[in-house]
Amino acid sequence: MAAAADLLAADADLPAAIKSRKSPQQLRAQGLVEAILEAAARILETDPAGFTTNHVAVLAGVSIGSLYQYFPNKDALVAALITRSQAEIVAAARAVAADPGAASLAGSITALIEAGLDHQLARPQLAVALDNAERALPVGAVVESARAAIAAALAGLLRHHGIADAQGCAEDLLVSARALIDQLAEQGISRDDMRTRVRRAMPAYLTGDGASAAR
Amino acid sequence: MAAAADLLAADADLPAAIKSRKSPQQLRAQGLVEAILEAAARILETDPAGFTTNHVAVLAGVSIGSLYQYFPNKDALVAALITRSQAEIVAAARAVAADPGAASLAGSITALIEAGLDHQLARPQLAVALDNAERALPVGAVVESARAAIAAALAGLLRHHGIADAQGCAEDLLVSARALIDQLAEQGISRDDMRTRVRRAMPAYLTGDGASAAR
Amino acid sequence: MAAAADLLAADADLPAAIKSRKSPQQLRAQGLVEAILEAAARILETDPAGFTTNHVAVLAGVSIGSLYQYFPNKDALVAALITRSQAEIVAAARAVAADPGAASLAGSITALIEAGLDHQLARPQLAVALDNAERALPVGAVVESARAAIAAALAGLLRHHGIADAQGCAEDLLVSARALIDQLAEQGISRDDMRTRVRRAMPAYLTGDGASAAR
Amino acid sequence: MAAAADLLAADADLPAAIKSRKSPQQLRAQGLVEAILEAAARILETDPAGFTTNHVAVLAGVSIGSLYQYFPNKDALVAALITRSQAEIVAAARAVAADPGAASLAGSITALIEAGLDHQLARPQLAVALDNAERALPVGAVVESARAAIAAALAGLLRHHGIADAQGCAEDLLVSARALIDQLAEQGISRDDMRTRVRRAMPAYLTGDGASAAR
DNA sequence: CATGAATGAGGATTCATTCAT
DNA sequence: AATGAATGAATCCTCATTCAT
Repeated sequence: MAAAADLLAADADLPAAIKSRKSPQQLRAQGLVEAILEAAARILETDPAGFTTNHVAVLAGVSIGSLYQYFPNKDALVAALITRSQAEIVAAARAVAADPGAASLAGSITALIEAGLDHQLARPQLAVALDNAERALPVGAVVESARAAIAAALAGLLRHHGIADAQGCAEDLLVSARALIDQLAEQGISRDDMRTRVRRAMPAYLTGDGASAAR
Repeated sequence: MAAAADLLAADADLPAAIKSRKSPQQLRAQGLVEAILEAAARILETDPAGFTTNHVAVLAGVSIGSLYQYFPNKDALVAALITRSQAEIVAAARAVAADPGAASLAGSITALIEAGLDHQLARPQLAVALDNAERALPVGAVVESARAAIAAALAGLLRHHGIADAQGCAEDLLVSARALIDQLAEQGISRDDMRTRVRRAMPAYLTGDGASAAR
Repeated sequence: MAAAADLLAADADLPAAIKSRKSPQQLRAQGLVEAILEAAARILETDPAGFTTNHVAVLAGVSIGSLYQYFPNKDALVAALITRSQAEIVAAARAVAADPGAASLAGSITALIEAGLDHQLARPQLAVALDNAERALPVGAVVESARAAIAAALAGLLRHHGIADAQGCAEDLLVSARALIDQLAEQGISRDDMRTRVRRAMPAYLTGDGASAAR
Repeated sequence: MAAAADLLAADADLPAAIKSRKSPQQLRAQGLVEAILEAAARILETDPAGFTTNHVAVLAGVSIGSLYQYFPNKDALVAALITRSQAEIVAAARAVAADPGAASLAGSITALIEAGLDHQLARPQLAVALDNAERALPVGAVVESARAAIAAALAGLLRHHGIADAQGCAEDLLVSARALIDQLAEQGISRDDMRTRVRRAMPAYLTGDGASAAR
């Protein structure tokens, strides 16, 4: 539901060198940017070695010149993709945390895990590719701000359920969950297995498995 | 203790296209190969973008021609590094599993985790870089055979301690532990934190935390 | 009179690996291709050892990138030159065969020989160089189709003059004439000597020397 | 019957830059040179693109260092091959010319043509390759002296049979015959066809076809 | 003399980026 | 704004040749 312009808002955190050139204001240009990013994503997940600016432009049905009108260089393309991806995750996390219908903490945690799996498995190859790229690009600020946003959402949840040190605990959980999801996804594990392992890795008092663990 | 030649033994599993050209037989040549690999490693961890065959050769104090005498192409260089890294991990795992002095399972598991941490933290940037490279290179056989070797060692351990389905359980543990170590290391977590989290992610009956978990 | 685009038509017979990349559609690009081919030709005839893509580009006053925009690789350059050369010969042969003013067969044959000499002597060194290249490149189809076209033209001529087995005879003549012209040119024989020898190799009833031969 | 040393005698005509380094005096060394040349020939005819000094050395079962002991550079290798080939042709021509059993001129001419065909067809691919190389190497003196030797032998024959201007006529014949043989061979013409065509290119009074021609 | 490891200049090709139209 | 032809620095890799052993 979020438009391209919105998703690119976090873009503000990027260093000038790879920040997208201008928020495309005309509708047509928005579609253009969208097309370029989608082409880039598609190539990244199908043929990373063929990820060239020209190739992206062709697949996007756009001239290479136009591509450079909106992205100052190749890295900016990937940075935008990362930004977009992070924005999606944040949005999903916030949606779960804000859900008033979730009575139990375990239920909310489960929903968060599902959201994480959803995102990772929606375009697994792309997720991996962007993950790699994150290390080579100066996108630390974007990634960090996304992480912080999710941690905040999660902390709010924990606090609401009376967990002590909600903030620290939230950060803690995030790391572990993310690690497992990323890695397991790369190994082609089934979604069910992934869910099982991720839940097992969470402290018992969170997932509501306490009972069975104590049995 | 293992000489270069030994570490490169797993090389046999590589596709011909990226297999190293000849096991250097003379001492001098061994030093040469060693120097090349070390230079490659160094560049990979300090300036991945500058990872050029010419650059590697210069840093190794070797002519570009010599480099190509031992490695048929750039990828073979990375593949050799991966092979070497995997061999080291396998060696470490076997050493732990073979240690007769380890009375308790928890102790052995702990030792294994420490070995994993040791390896990952010895050259964290390199570990990450090689991890990325693994996805792009046809080194599946090498990685798989290393994984199998470690799983076998671990399974032996579990069986020895009367755990049912030792093999399946071993494979299971490996995935989780590896995922966490890889990911956490990338995030600059402290070693102590890493250890804590990894242990927490293991089933209670393995780490000896069963009692506290059930408390 | 034939434009570059026309001469390159036979290009269609080339294997994809060495087919020129795109028929330049804009006038400017046509000049570019023309310049590249001419530079290639010039180098081939003056300093075959210096026949380098970079060298060609420089001599053509074109960037190396532009060269590769139109030719996928070095061989394609030579293949294009061969194609062009063959097209010229075919055109010349057809022109002679179609000439309504040629009353006698002997006259037409003479004209064909002259055309052959013209072509070979126009740029003798280039002709030789291309001849060599033909053997190393997969241009068989192009060369063969050119040969067939010339043979057909010649056969039409013979048939028109009531010669039996015109087709077979045409193919026959072509072989010897071509052999002599190619080889003699390489040996720096004078044009007059070449003409004499080529004519001598033709059956008397064709060249109109019947009388003298029978004398 | 001619030993390697003899065949290489004409080598004296070569420019210093590509003259073979020393007439190998020891028997062992002679075999070495022989092996190298044969290896070079073999590669030239089977895989011209793979004609590298290292490849030649390997195929010859000789170290690259040894190769350079006898040949100052790559070109010298080819030059030696050309020299050898020319020497063989000269020897064959002389043998025919000196044959006391040949009563008729036509018979001798026929024998010479056969000798030419023999040589060209013995190793056709090699002949072509050397032919190409001749143009790029400073072997003019060698080739010329071989040509002169053959012409002299042929002139002697003609003179002996009372032909006027034997020398001029000999040179004349040689040009055409060689041209046809070289070129036709390249085109995969059958030996019989080649013979027919070559004979047709000779003046009738030489080949003894006079009668039929005048018929 | 023989060896073959080592050298490094040179060459083909790619691809991010610019800019005239 | 859009186009895409043009650019050329940068990269991988080969191979003729040398020289220490």
